[in-house]
Amino acid sequence: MSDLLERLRGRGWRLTAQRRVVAEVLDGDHVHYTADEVHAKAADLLPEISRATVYNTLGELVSLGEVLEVCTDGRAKRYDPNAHHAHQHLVCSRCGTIRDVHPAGDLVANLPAEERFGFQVSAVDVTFRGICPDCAAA
Amino acid sequence: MSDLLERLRGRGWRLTAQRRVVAEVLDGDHVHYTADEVHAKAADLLPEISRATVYNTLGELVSLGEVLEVCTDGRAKRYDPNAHHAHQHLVCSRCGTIRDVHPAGDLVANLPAEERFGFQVSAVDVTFRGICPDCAAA
DNA sequence: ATCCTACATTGGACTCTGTCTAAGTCAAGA
DNA sequence: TCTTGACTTAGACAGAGTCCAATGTAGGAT
Repeated sequence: MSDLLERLRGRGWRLTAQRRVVAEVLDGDHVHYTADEVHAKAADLLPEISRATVYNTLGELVSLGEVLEVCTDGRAKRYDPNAHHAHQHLVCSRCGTIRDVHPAGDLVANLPAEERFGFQVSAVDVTFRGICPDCAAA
Repeated sequence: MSDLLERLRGRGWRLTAQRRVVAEVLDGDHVHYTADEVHAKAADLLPEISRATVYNTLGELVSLGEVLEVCTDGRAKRYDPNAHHAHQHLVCSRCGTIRDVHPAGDLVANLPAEERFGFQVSAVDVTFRGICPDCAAA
């Protein structure tokens, strides 16, 4: 993630403390924070950061293809920094925990031509749902 | 859909004009209205119906497994009355049109055991994305 | 047929997410 | 170091959804 900032600077991004902090919060695997969670964690590092800036920065990272938006439950969107490795999501129906997963095969190919209604199909989002080990034990 | 009301009455549902109207609005194939769209259409048939009742009724239909909630874009949830026929969704990235589709094969089986993190996986939601014929032509 | 009462409905206030704007601030090139 | 346009800020606003107290009514009991 540290070279993310360099990459973005190469694309004309002005490098501010706020953007640095947001990028830092999003670093890691299986990270899927909501915008407000990102804001809370960013504010631990940079107390004056505003909600608007977090939303702006997340939106820019999404436009630039560095971060994915995921929406697994109809509530707040979550931001997934793992955009450069194609993956899908596995969600616990009870506690909402999200894991990145890698299904086998070509998922788009699962949709037969006669089920495409003339669409040019270019992507597929998959959400596997189940109960995580912690919730199953409880 | 007409026997839906009878089925629900058998489960102790009180049959009110409001619930009848909501069920009527949701009748049909490839129906994926937002709660506010359901409210608008219901209000054409029963002008006094309130938003709260529409939300309550939709929530009950979802709990009873008669209607599915689908969330394809992080905006308003949509309600899909086709809950008794397993299916997935194909969404136009430009105009948002949604079609019900039926992918081939067992989609849950695409997730290898070593990618399940100990979850008991029970369901999978798939959203195919692409450009619909109308948007491609325009 | 009417009465009762628990269940349903209503409108409005409220919460949560997210967007917008006008004014102030600052990164980085000159 | 100066300048300037891009960035940040606080707060107002908007959209989606929930909650609540007051009112209405479906349908079983009489």
